[in-house]
Amino acid sequence: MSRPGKKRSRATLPDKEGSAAKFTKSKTQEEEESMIPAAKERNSKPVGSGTGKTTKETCPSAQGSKQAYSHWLMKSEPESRFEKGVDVKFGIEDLKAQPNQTACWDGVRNYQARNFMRDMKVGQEAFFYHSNCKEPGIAGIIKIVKEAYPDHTQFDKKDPHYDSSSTKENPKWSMVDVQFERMTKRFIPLSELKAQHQAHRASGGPLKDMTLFTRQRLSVQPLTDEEFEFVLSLEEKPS
DNA sequence: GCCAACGTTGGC
DNA sequence: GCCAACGTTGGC
Repeated sequence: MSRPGKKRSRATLPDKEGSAAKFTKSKTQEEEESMIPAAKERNSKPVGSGTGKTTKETCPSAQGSKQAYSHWLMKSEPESRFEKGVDVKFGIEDLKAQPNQTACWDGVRNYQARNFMRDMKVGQEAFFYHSNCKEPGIAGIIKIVKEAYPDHTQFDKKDPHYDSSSTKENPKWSMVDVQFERMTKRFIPLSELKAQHQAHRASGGPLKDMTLFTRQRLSVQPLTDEEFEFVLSLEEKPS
């Protein structure tokens, strides 16, 4: 999925136009596209710690303010893989090597994942998850340093994620900028998260509804505060 | 490399 | 609007 940007010649540095977070949205189309009916089954505990909040859930269709999440998990591939001739490898070490240890998270081409990126706020933290590799799992923590703005790779014909259906006037895809914060104290493998998830399904523990398992293919996903804290607590355990 | 899960597309 | 075919994700 995403190929967080490496190459940006200019986009790299945090931008220039302030927070361009939302381009004009013409109401009619735009966020909508979540087309995934189930978007809300995780009813239980959201909470946003941060701010906002409000709105309880369920607003029928239109937009609805959903619950505010404040923690995320973002997947990226740490091993080389070529897509249309371009290596999409981008592990946490690649992020650390960027100027200012910051990169734009480009290449996301799934509406639900995109919409979650549009909900991200500066300062929020996310787990950097290594996918499609020898040892999948959580490698570190990153933070959002720039809110959603148009993903330039959608307009680049040579980019593996070029989208001929998108226009500059009404860009379809967004990205955020993220900065390396730290490695987790130890690598937290998927196998361990899965074992916890399974145990919690039986016991009602904090990972019982973790999106990593309930929507396995989603590359950008929210975590409740409780999920985030629990995963962090695993750092302290001897593996 | 296999293949299950699941999102997207397009015919009707 | 339904749904089968198809394509992609990503663990194993």
